Amino acid sequence: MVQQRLLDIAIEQFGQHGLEGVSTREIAAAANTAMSSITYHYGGKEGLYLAAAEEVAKQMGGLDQLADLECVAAEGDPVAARGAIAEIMRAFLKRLQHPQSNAWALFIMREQLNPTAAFERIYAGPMGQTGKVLVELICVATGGQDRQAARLAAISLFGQVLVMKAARAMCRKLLERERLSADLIDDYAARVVANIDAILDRMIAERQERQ
Amino acid sequence: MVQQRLLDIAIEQFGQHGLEGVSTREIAAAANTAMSSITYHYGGKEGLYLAAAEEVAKQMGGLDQLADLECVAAEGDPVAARGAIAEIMRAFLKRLQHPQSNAWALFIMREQLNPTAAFERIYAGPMGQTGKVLVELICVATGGQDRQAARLAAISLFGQVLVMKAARAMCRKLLERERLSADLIDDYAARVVANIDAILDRMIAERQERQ
DNA sequence: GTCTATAATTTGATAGAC
DNA sequence: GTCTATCAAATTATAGAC
Repeated sequence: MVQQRLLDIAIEQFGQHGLEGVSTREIAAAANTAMSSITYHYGGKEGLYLAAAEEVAKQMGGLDQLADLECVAAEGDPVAARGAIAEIMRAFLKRLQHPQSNAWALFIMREQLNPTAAFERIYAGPMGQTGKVLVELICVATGGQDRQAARLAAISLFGQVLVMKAARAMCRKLLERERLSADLIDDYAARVVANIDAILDRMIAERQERQ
Repeated sequence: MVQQRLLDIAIEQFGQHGLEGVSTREIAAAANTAMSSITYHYGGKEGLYLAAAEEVAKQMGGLDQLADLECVAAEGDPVAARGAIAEIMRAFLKRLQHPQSNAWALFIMREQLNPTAAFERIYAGPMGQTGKVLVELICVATGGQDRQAARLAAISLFGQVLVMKAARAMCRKLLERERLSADLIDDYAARVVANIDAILDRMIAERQERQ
């Protein structure tokens, strides 16, 4: 299918070089079709970019277990919620390791730094959903936390995973590794999970102090 | 000075749109000079880009207290080291808030995701230095940690600060704020500092368990 | 050193054959 | 639906006046 080929290449190319960094000719050539196909199927360069954003949101596909995790949050069991949080983070970290993720990670990062209409379409998908579930889970795990405090905590957790992608080049340098091996990522995941445990404990202690 | 004006605008423009997203004409026009000045002073577009990278490294300027913090690491006082870590993180978070930071944050992020020769020049500066000092401080604060473990921890700490810039659009959405006010950032800084405390305590406990 | 003028390419869009 | 041909605009680089 020409349309799908165009989309896949668009995500890769737009992610790597941004909207203005790639020519429609290059994308079309890489997809083995004529440039005018883009005009025909997507109305033009901009249309292809927005379509690529929606495809990214779809490909991210949320953490597959998202539905399950929402159930855990609803149940209100602190221990289960804590496990679910760790699971989300682990899954996210793993997903960021997948080579395919490079394409849309770059795409998303670009939109984060300089949002266009495309960001709305991405956030509307699993990305936004997962964030909200994470906040719920933190509330449950810490026993009825103030909503805004839970959000701030969620961000601090998310950052620990994000950094492996967003500051990848720096991580490689600091760890003195040419490539970030699966073993190394496992070690890091263990660190993050331990951190989460420590942070949640601290939040519970903070809450008890305030009473 | 035409050269300095060109550099400032280059950082801003290249950061926002990437190497291929800006024309030398635009940069020259914004700097109130002719496009050919770029060829004359920097040999071409690429030369200007590399020069901009070096200027970014210079402007980041490291955390001003870097020298002091190295002393703390050398002294080997765990409590002082812990305070120094918190101070670095606070300073970094504050720096990321400064509007001027937008220009080079975008520039760096772009290089992280897709490193070119420019990244080497940036990392060689205060960025790499600060990372190494942070690792040292963690070793001291936790009492002679295994080096690689300290590096992983340093990354997890750094991520908590980075996220406010790298996933800024998402943070705004999740926190339901149009703009991230100074108060909100202060709240977040408090969260991060508390997290650091909890994480370092946990690392010390882990170490004692292993013995 | 800074400018103008111009050359050589490249780009996004469109018209029209099939 | 997919292609070729072509356009008008924009881009980098360079030559040369001052």
